[in-house]
Amino acid sequence: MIKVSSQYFNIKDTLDCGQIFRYKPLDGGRFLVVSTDKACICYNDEDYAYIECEDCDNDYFYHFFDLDRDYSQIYNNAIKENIPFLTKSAEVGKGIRILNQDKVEMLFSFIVSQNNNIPRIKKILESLSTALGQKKSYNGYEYYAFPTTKALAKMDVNFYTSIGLGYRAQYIERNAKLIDNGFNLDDLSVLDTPSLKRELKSLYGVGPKVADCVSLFGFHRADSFPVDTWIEKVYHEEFGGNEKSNDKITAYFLDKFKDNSGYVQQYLFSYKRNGM
DNA sequence: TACCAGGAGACGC
DNA sequence: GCGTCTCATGGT
Repeated sequence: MIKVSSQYFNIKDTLDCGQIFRYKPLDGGRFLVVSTDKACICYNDEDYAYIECEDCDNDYFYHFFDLDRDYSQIYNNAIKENIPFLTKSAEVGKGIRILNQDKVEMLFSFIVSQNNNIPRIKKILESLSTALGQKKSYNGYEYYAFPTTKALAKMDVNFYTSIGLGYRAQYIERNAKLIDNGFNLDDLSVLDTPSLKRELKSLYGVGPKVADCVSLFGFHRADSFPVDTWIEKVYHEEFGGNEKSNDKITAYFLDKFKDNSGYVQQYLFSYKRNGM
C-alpha cells in the first residue's frame, strides 16, 4: 500500500487526461489500473491518494505514478507564466501527474489512438489484451496483461483487422515484427528528445503526434508537446495563434514552455476537453 | 506542398 | 436514424 498526499495527486484527473487507456472505475470511487502485466487499485480521499498492489510491485507503481517528482514546482512554473487560461487549467488540474509507462505499450497504444476516439481506443486495447495477453487477477479483479511483442508478432494483419483496428492494422503488424526481430525502444533512451522523436517517426504509422505522445508518456520527455484537436483549439482560441500546421504549433509551445511543456500540455488538454 | 483514402464506433442532433 | 467527428499518417 502506497499512501501519499493528494495535494498534487488526483487519481481520476491523472487517469482521465488521455495518457492511459487501460483502467476502469470500480465501486467507491476506486480504479483498477493496468500496466504491462501488473495491476493496482487506487483512490483518493480528502487528504491522501492510496495505491494498493502486490508487495513486489510497490516500487513499480511508485515510479509509475511519478511519485518521486516534486509537482509543486511544475504547478508553480505554470502559474508563473501569468497566462489566465493556463492558470485556470493548472488550478483545476493541479492533481494531474504524467505517468511513467512502458515504452512498447505506449507505442502500440498511441498507434491505435490515431484519428480515433477514446472509448474506441479503450475497447481495441482491451480486445488486444484479452485475445493475446496473459490472464491475471489482483484482489479478485480479473485483467489481462498487455501482449508481449512475441505474441503480437505472431498475428497477421487479418487478425488485427478483425478486432476493429481498421487501417491501423498494418501499422501494428509491421511494428510488432520489427520489435520482435530485435529493434529495442530502450536503446533510444540515450538520445536527446529531438533525435528520439526523429527515430520514432521512422516507424511505420508513427507521425509527429504519436512520436510526441510516446516520447512524453513512454520516455517521460517533458520537452514534448503532442498536438491533437483539443490542443489545436486551445492554440487558436486561447493563445490567438495563426499557424495551421501541427508541427509549428508544437514548436510554438515548446519554445514557450521549454522543459515544462509536457506538463502544461496535460493541464491545457484536460481543461479544454472537460468543456472549459 | 496540398489533398485524400484509410475503420469503425461514439456522439450530437 | 443520420451526419460528423475522433489525441493522424502514408501515399500521391
